[in-house]
Amino acid sequence: MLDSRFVRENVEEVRAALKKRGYDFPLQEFLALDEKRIRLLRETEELRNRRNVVSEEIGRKKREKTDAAPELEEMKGVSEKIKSLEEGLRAVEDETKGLLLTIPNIPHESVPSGRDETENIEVRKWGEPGTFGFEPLNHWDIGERLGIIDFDRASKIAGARFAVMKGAGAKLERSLMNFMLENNTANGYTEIFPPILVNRESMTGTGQLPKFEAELFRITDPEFYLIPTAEVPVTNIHRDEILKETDLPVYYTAYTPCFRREAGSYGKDTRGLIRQHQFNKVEMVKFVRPEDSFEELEKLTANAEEILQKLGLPYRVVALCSGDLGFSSAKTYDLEVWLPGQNKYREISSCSNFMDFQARRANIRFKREGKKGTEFVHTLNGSGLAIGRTLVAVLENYQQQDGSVIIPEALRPYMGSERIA
RNA sequence: GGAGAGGUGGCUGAGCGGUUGAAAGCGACGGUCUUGAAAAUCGUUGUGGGGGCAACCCCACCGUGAGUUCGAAUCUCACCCUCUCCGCCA
Repeated sequence: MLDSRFVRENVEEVRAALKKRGYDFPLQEFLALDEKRIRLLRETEELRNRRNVVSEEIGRKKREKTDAAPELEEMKGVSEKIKSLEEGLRAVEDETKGLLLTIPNIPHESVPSGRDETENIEVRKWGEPGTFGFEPLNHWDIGERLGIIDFDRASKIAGARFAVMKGAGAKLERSLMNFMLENNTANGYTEIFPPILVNRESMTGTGQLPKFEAELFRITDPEFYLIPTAEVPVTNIHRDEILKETDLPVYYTAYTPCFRREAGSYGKDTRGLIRQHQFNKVEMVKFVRPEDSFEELEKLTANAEEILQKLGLPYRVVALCSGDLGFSSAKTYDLEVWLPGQNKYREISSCSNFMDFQARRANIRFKREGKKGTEFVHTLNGSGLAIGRTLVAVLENYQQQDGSVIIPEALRPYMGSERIA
């Protein structure tokens, strides 16, 4: 959420910045609401002040046994008047907040301008796509051939966009999860295992709601949302809290299943593990001081890259352009891993700095040593990494001509074997 | 699911419907004392919003929302959450 005062005082800059995203800021609507809000607020406060003053006067007269009839007469109906003013005020405030909640974050100045993903900028590349003496297979062919991924049974059990992992496939999934968590905790992240059903407030705090309801699984009675990423519960750990400056930075890492409707992606990645309704992911989340957040984004991205490097998977880092930026993000790097089966780089991690956008929504603040008042923290998060897609990358990059798959060095202690055959 | 208890400031914990934004204690910060520290002692110590060049003034907030009242932390109702016991259960 943007700061309404900041928006009010910098309308043109805000509009220009959001235009870079292709977002048309409803300037007139906002300013009209804001003006109305201030007017109602002053009127309400004035009347409340009158009520307080006179009520106190009545109290004193009653104690002194003097006649308070004139004051009581004056106060007749004042409460009603205040009530209706308050109602109007709240309606305007709700409307303003509702509007602000649907406005995306302002892209950071370092974000390249662009319309869509075709205008993202490659920042760096690591590793060389391997050469095969044969036509490399898709991971679903590898997986089915090895009997470690079963899509047919999954569709019987649940439906499309689900998978059953079996034997070495299931173990590989678990090995990746453990490997990633241990790598992240070694980098100073505290391990978290959060709820994966959350309430509306949490979804609003990180920005999924109110705008992206259609992308979420929801259960009713009682109402809960299934998390689309661990970012949601983990960031909301500190919702409505004031942290001490000395607590910062806070680093968390969490493994969770993630659930996404994938509405509107019919026909995209229909085969294989790339796009599932349920997938596993290890996430990293940071709470930092505002002046540190961009340096922290670089470190966060490096932490995610480290995992790919240790697995020996070729990848590239892409800076998302303004038009491709997620709703809540001020700046995002995507990590794209090389997939020989598809002969292209595919997203495997997304590392973002949200600055104070989520912190304002979720009311996560901190207090500086010896300074009055509070400030919003900056929040960041990044996948470290999407486990299913990493498994895909391992299968495709380490496949052998004989159909077997070599286990990367770093995973062998977890797998207890060198090869899936 | 059944029965009961409770939700007040960073924490503990008071609070006859009328200077209670809220006693007291702890903690924290500052001063005095001390070679230094401790102890002692004095003082300060919530958040958000509106106004003012400023000193400062005003409004709101005692789980949430309604209600009663000139006036609610205090009374009424609903809801939420936490805890205890019973039942059920991975």
